[in-house]
Amino acid sequence: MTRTDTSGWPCTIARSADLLGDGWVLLVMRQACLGVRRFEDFQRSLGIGRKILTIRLKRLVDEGLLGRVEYQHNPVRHEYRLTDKGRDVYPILAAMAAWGDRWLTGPEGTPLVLHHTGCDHDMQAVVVCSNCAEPIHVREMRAKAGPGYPRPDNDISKLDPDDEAPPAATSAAANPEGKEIRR
Amino acid sequence: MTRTDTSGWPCTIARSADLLGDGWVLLVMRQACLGVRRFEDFQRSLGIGRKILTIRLKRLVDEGLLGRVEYQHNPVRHEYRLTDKGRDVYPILAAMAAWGDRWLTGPEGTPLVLHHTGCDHDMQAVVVCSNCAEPIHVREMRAKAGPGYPRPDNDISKLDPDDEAPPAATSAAANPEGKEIRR
DNA sequence: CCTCGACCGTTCCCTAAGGGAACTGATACG
DNA sequence: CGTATCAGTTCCCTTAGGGAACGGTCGAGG
Repeated sequence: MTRTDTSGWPCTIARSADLLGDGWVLLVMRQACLGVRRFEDFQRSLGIGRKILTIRLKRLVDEGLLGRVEYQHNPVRHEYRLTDKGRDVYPILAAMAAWGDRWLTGPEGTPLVLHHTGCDHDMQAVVVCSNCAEPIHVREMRAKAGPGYPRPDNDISKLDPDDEAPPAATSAAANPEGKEIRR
Repeated sequence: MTRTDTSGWPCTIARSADLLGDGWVLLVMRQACLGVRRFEDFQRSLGIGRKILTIRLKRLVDEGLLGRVEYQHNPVRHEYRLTDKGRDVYPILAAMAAWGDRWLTGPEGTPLVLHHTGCDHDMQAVVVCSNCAEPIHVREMRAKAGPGYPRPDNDISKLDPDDEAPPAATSAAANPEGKEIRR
């Protein structure tokens, strides 16, 4: 079946989603961020099937999110350590955790609280604009073709995702020119 | 096979991952954020199988990320609109896009540039601490049990995910007390 | 020497999910 | 009437996921 490969699409989200759009990958990365390194520990702490874990770890190593380093000879054994690339997915996980706290948590409160040792406070992750440092919101964002976009002059700014829009709103949204461009 | 249900684990990331750890869900949400609302448009723009799309949309409606609103009688037709909960996943997508730009992009540059209409600048998403507003980094984060955690006194602060650590480092990491707690 | 346990996978079997494409149904248009 | 639009369904086949058992290498213990 080979789950459709979106990694080649001219969209960074599609490319990231190709790798991070997998529950086990997310969980494995979370464990790695918590300090887990060994096969057995990943397996036990997640309850993931050993076969699946093997495949996921291999993938993550191939993609460069984890490094496979020998920590013992006789017998040779390896452990999986975060690379810079892998460490950098933490903010995504933190953003997901924050979203989960807001929308998936019952009255009992969040099961996990994140603590930032930098400022020594409990915190939530907030996604902000690199320019003005304000939290970002869909309605204030547009996407436009960047330097790496196949057809340079293809503007694909977004439509209004407002749900107050009148019925029978504009359709054909994402693909104005019908050019079969998969984004 | 019913992909292991992680939504009940006492971890917000696991819960979020249960929903967002799916490539198509991510892509569908991205399209929704771009303004796509109709079945046909999701299908064509993503090249997703109609069956899969049906299932994903239903899931997203059930979970409350999308609303299914009638936009026409005769015949009755519905479109899918972002709810507040759904709109709030955009920061996660933006964080993924930023990560992809940093790590998945070749010399040709990013295919898509995000523009923030709030400050009228092209930007990248940055994930910061809600308290000190500094960008967050794995090594400065600890996780501790929150009010919603099953066994209140179970501290699960993380180990050192440093890759410079000595070989034969502490194992058993995530589950210090061997309590079979799946996080 | 033999056994046991730790550790890291691999193999086997079965079911369910994904992909492709055709088909249904209601309506509007010319 | 024939065609087009839109939103799903259904069918068939391949592949990925889950569960559990098996393999291989080594050190420690009796």
